Amino acid sequence: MIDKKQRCCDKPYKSEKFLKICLLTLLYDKADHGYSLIEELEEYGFEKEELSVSTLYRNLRKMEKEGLVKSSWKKGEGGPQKRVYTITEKSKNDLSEYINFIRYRKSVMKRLIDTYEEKIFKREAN
Amino acid sequence: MIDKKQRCCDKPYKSEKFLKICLLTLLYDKADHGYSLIEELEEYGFEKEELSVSTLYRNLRKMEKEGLVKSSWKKGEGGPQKRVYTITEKSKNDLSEYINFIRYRKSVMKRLIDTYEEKIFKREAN
DNA sequence: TTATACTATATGCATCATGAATATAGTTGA
DNA sequence: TCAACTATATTCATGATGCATATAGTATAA
Repeated sequence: MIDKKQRCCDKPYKSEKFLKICLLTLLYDKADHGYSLIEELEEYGFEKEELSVSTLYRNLRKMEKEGLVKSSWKKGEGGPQKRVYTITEKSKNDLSEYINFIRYRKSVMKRLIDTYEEKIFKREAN
Repeated sequence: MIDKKQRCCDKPYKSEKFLKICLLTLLYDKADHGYSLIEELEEYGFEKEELSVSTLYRNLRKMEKEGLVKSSWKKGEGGPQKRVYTITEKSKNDLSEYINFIRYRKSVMKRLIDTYEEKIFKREAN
């Protein structure tokens, strides 16, 4: 049984939690900065309309406060400075549990889809 | 391509949207009242710690305002009155699109899990 | 009969997260 | 010099949440 109270964000249904796990996965094998992460997040459904830049930057700062990531400034190559984030050893170890939580959430979605399809099937049988 | 701006709740990442789709699916083939829905929601990960009663009741009232469901009072059988909710024809028709949205969200979660597993594999290969 | 527990719904309040807008600032090209 | 792009952060209003509380009917045990 998966412990749904696993840390990262207390409330598993908050969009915030999914965003954090996406960010930790992206940062798992490389350091990166906010503006670049915005583009990479699109692959996980965070298009411009779904995620505002302010929310992303705020969540990154919060994740650092919580000890999930660390940051340092990097001189801009033809542009302003970048705050580059690195995953901490702790999150790197905890990430497998966070991913288990995503597996659980995915299975719940499957259950909902299956229930819907059964109901449609029964309706059409009449 | 699935229209992610499909109605029910504007912000697809809000937990609220998933709750609403669960409720519409539960109400698809039967009328039901709030207190009973609380138990049925547990199957979709909404345990007591994940969903407060106030949030559920408030969301149901809001869904009625939005025309997703209708309600009527039913005399209590050994207890107080129950507000019984019924799905509207409109939501019944729209539900297949809402479920498509859940399919999309599920596929995004699969993508995240796959990415994580690839990264773990590469790490272990070194 | 009084108190407690359970069912059932609703609301006030403080808190928290969000988006939009704005501020700041460095660089590049017209 | 002005606009456009990169990059981060903050203010402000709004909106959703949980907790606590209110209300109310029924059942049951002390």
